[in-house]
Parts: sequence; C-alpha cells; structure tokens
Amino acid sequence: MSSKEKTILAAIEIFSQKGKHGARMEEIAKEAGVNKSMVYYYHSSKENLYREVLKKIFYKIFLYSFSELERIQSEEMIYTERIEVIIRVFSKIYSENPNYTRIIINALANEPEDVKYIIRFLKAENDFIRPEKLLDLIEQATSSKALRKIDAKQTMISIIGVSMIYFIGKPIMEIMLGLDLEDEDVFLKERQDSLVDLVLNGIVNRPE
Amino acid sequence: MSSKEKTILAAIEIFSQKGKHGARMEEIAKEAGVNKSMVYYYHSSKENLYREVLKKIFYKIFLYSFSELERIQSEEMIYTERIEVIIRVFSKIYSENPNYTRIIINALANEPEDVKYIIRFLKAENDFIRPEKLLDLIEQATSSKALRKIDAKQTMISIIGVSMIYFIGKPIMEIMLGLDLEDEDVFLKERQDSLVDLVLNGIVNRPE
DNA sequence: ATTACGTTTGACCAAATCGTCTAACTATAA
DNA sequence: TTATAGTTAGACGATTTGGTCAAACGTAAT
Repeated sequence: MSSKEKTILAAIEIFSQKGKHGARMEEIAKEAGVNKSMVYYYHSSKENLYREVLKKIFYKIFLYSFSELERIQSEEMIYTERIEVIIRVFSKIYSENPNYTRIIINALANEPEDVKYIIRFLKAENDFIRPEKLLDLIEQATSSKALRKIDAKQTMISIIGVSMIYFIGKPIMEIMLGLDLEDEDVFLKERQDSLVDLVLNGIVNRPE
Repeated sequence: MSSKEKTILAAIEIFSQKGKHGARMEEIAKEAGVNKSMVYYYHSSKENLYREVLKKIFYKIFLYSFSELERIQSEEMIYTERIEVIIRVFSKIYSENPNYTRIIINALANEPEDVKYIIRFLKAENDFIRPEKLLDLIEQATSSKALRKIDAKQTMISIIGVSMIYFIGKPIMEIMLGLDLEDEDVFLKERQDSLVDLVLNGIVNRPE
C-alpha cells in the first residue's frame, strides 16, 4: 500500500477517535508508519487531508449502498421486501464501519459546508450516485398502493437516518436503559429487526 | 447574570460552533465579555468548562422532557396521544436548541465516556430524571393492546433518536434531495408530522 | 556512471494556545 | 479607616502543533 493510502487510512482512524481538531498530524503520521513530512507531501495540509478522508468515506458508502440498490432493483421482489433490504443495508453500513459513522456525524454537525461540497463533487464525478433511485422506488411503491400515501422524501430521510441512531445514542442508552454491552451484537441485531419492523409497519398500506 | 453564568453560555455558543478542540478559551472569554483569567478562575480548565457545559445542557433537556412527560401522564389522554406528544416534545427540543443538539452529537461521538459520567451524575443528583417512566408508558400501552407487541426499549430509542435525524442529515438531504432551505420552517413542520405518522403507524395495534 | 525523479527523513520555525501569576480594583463589614 | 474576600486585568511562560526545508535515498532509464 502506498504511503498516501496508508496515511488516509490512519487519518480515518485518528479523526474518528479525536475529531477533526482533536487529531494531531504527528499522530496520524505515526499511526500510518510514515514521516510527518510525508503527510504534508501528499496531502498538503490538515484541512486537505480531512477533505480527502471525507471524500473517501462518502465514496465508499455511496458505492456500497447504490450498488445494493441496483442489485435489488434487478431482482424479483415485492416492494416491501425491497424497502426492508434497504433498511438492513444502511444499518449494516453504519454498524460495520463505526469509525466512518463517527466521522460523518461529526462532519455533519461541525462542517456541513464541507460535506455539501464533497457530496456535490462526488455526484458530479460518479454517475452511479443517484439518490433519485431510492426516491423513485418509494414513490413507485406508494403509487402501486403497496405503501400508504406517504411523502417519499421524508420517508427516505427517516430510513437513512433511523439506522444511524443507535450509534449516536449508544452511551445515553447504556445508562438510561441499563444496557449491558457484553451482548452488543445481540442488541444490534434486535435493533435492526426492530427498525425494520417499525418502519415497514409505519409505511405499509393496509386495505380495510 | 454572574460572570460564571455568562461564561457557560458563551462556551455553549462557541463549543457548538467549533467543537471541543476547535474552541479557543480566548474566544469564549471574549464572547462572554469577560477576561480569559475569569474563565480559568471559575472553571479551572477547558476540560472542566466543557464538562460544565455538558452538565448544563443535559440537565436542561432532561428537565424539560421529564416535566413534559410528567404533565401528559397527569392528563386525560389515550396512549397513542401520549406517544405522539412525546415525539413532538423531543422534536421540539432538538429543533429549538440546535446548538445543544450539535454539542450533544459531538460529545456522543467523541467523548462518550464523559457523557456517561455526566448522565450518571445527573441521575444521582436529580430525582426527576427517570427514564423508566417513558419505558413504563410504552410497556403499559403495549399490554393494554393499544400498541402492537413491540420491544419497549427499542421503541424508546427509536422515538428519541428519530427526532434528531433531521439535524444530523440536513446537509446530505439538502444536496441529495435538492431541498430549498428558504422554507426550512415548513420542511421542519412536515418532518415532525411525518415522523409522528411513521412511528405511530409503526407501533399502533390494529385489531383484525 | 550519470541523470532524473519520486520518495523519505529529521531538524527546525513561527504561531497559536492553554494556563499562570501578580497586582489592582470593588464592595462590604468591622 | 482598615481589613477581607471576591473579582478583574493583562502580561507572560511553557508547550504544543501545523507546516517548511534542504539534504539524502533508491531505483530505473540513458
């Protein structure tokens, strides 16, 4: 792996632990196993490195989620099944990449303009990034009476966002609910099932 | 207002804009209209000031949400109405205090241990902080058949978390969905209604 | 061997920034 | 008036930290 690549991976690790300002360039270099000058040689500044990191993370998440979306569109499924898969895909992305999740949450809260710029950039560069696809799916499902009359945009936000919740509120939940994290995997699985259950029941159409 | 109080309010403002590490003690002092020495005089260190801020924020949020919970428990309402009020209360807290929301999100992502410590502390000091109350409400509603057979803990997390989503995903949504923020208030209102609709439909019991 | 080019190193700088210290100011009580 | 306690100001110190630089290293082509 190139020094450039190693640096970005290390940066993801450190930024996710310490946040943008909390992270130290020296520490990132050490984690990457390269000289600090190398970091600057390839990424010119902390600001820049941070943007590279965001770009990489969003790219990977988009790549994965849109290819899954593509896949289920080509398969034989009823609408609610498709929606279920989508919810599980997002849950999976967040839970399997907790440090991506942390960085994204931080960026959204602190550098929303950076995030906007990067997403715009990625959308312009990569044809496969097409949020309309998810929107269309929801709208089709609605007009086919598989789903109730719901606002597709709002539903899309809810689906994407709801899967992120557990990670955000983990410490609160641990104390509030007296959760015992020894069985975190079990809890996460239940969490996912519960979300699927909640959302599907919330949007599905029930003929009288 | 005392200098100590002014400092905390200023700190909330600056921490919410810049994050814990991004915030400068000098800037906080300036915002508070006091000398930097005063900040140290009252709060001894940045670390300490940050914890004071978290304490204050969580206290206020708990105070508001639990008193609302208390209020609706004393009123004549059916279970689903109570749940609806709760969802709207949480949405309101987050949307009316965006800087609290940002700080909390940051703290949860970056200093989860601090958050745990503070919530434990607040719970020990303040009798009114009783998460069981919300849990009980959901459980009662379930056993009275007003709600489907759902896991109360999971539902509680979903209710609290789902209201936070809009703030977290705002930039993503703006670009993904091409939202036009001139009518943000309208959008937020629709967002809240949509959430209430989704969650209530998701958990309510429907006799065959 | 020499050139050339990308890569790597460690020392170094300048600015930022947390935190301290001492002296002074204010108000209240004796 | 004097004493005391709480409060404020601003300069200063020590360290951290983002960022730079010139020199060296490796390697592959000429």
